[in-house]
Amino acid sequence: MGDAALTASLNDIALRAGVSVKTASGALHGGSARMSDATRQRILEIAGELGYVTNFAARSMRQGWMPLIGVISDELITSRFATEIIRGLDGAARAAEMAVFAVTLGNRRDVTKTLGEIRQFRPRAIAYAAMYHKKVTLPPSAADAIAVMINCQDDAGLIPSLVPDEEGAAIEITRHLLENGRRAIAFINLPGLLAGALREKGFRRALVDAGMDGEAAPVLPAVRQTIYSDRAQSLVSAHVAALLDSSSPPDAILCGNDRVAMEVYAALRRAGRSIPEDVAVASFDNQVDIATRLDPPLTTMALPHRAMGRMAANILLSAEPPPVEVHRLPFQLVERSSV
Amino acid sequence: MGDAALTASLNDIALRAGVSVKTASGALHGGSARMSDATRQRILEIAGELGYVTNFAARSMRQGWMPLIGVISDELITSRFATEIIRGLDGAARAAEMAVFAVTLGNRRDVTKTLGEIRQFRPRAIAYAAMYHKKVTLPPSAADAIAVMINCQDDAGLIPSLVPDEEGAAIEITRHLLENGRRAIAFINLPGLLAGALREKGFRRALVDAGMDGEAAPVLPAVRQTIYSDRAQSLVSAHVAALLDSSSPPDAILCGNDRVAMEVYAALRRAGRSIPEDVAVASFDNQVDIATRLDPPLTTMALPHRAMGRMAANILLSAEPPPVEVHRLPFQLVERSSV
DNA sequence: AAAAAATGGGTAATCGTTAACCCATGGGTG
DNA sequence: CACCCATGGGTTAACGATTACCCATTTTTT
Repeated sequence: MGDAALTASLNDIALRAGVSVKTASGALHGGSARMSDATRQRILEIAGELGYVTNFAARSMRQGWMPLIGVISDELITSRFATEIIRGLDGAARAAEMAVFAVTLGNRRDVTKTLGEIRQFRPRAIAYAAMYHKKVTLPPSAADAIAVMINCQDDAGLIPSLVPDEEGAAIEITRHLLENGRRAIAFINLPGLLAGALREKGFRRALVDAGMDGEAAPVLPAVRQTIYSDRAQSLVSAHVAALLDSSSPPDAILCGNDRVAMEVYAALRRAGRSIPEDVAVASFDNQVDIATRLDPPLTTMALPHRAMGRMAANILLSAEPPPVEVHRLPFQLVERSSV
Repeated sequence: MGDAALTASLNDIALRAGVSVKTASGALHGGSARMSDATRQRILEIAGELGYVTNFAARSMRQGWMPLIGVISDELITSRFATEIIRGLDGAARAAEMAVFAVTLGNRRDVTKTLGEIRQFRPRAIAYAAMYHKKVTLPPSAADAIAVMINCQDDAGLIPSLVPDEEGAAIEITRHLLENGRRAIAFINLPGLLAGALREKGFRRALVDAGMDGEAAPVLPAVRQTIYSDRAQSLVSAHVAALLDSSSPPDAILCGNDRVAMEVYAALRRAGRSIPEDVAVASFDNQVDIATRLDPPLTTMALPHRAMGRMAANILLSAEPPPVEVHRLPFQLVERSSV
């Protein structure tokens, strides 16, 4: 195994180099120690020979913290979304010589307990990340341990939050469809989610801004019951068929996410409609696996997960506690050929 | 922020409880300390009031290691595959009160450097995980620091490895197609990957075992160039069209992964064939997002990522260094309705 | 009743790193 | 010549948890 017992310490190096521990420390970690270049070189060489690896645990005893950013994730850390957030965090943290340490809330969803677990490692700061954009109610004790919320909003309003600008994204993509000459846009939305509600608002707002009747535009749920449950029954096929049969069939369908779009593609194809000639399709997510492999490739609004991660790291690493506010980060329009 | 400076230490608790540090330690961490129940209760209470959180760094100074399992991932740790591995690791590690600490090989792909970074945290053991099943050549220095390879094989043969049983999976799914009465099976495979080569072997072997001509069965590449490059040009449409036009059109198509299957679905639909009546479709991966949303839902072989993670954790946490061998873990057949 | 053992603690060293101080030497300055 | 200070180090005390060892009381055993 790794055999931690074999790793050399500064003391071993100092002994071998005939200097004090402090001098060895200074040479290797650039402390305030002054020494001749010859001494420094010798120490570096010996450290190399001995395979010296800094012991962060020992360092942290003086520093008070480990060079870690802790992240608590409310669902499995391993979801496609959470991972993009981690990527953003990791990139920014790495620049500050920090590592990201992610733990998932256990089955019991006990934030206080999970917070205790992660604090045993003495991270420099802790973030809370949600899998889907939502409001979160944290126990009171969490408010002063968690420095920033990612992809969710603290219900109590005590913690700075980073969330996607759902409404703005809906406005942008709707406008994009309008600019491409589409006039009858239907929206097959994700029901029961905060994101869905905000996007519907933006969708209608963009229509109104274009001088159209915002209330008349159809907004339909993609599934019965909550989404992301395996048992959720898809309504997409039925909706598409009904829309095409109606008196005013749509010339564009906006989808709640790329998987919904995938089903819309299948339904349109069954009905003999071609994309984008007969009906344009656009959605939210930019799930690359799906969006690029659909035929034609899908135009979609990419979620700012990575940007949220990056920004979170900057907030977490800044010396000053950040002002408590809600940052809404913009989506990015990824144009392919379904519009 | 978290304000590590404010967290109470055992000393604070001992002072408040009027006992020695050792007694406080014994009460909280169940050491060998004997004490009355009253004393223990009092200490626990005070620890609660003070919000005591164990300092793993301090503990690790004596123990020699932190309660961490390090994982080096050769691609982004955040890929769909890697995350399933982490899930498996995490579940098993949690049972042993360990945490999983995952770092991604940086852009420079420098294993030695990344190993140094992770060793600064003094993990109990380190695993190396690959995103796709492959052979990996590690620098010599890595061989005694890395205890197990996940989803890849050490080229030098010095480290125990856990890999998916590609050949066995291909045999199983091919047999499944044969048992369902299919006789003309085409395989649109992933070229240039170890997995692809092994699966082709299994595919042909299953045909031979069934008394058919293994060499005659068509095995075609899904893409030109390497797969998983954005620039890879898909050949799926063309292959399907050619197969259907040939003198002996297939009654089943086996796909290299679920995304290939997605394209096969589209091509079959364009050609007016129905699934599974005219042509059965099966694949490898079980990428749930895709497999369950296709119409009809896709029958596919699920990769044993989580099982590899679980088994890796058990190996990493076992006291004895494991024998150096290659474990081939079985896929799982997920029957849906495309066969 | 004396000896042995269990009970309920305390003391102090240790792990590896850092950092606040201290100490020589030697060259330049008043 | 006395003084100052830059150079190139060394000493030692933390940091928090663990643990080997020690010391009193009780309680049990012989």
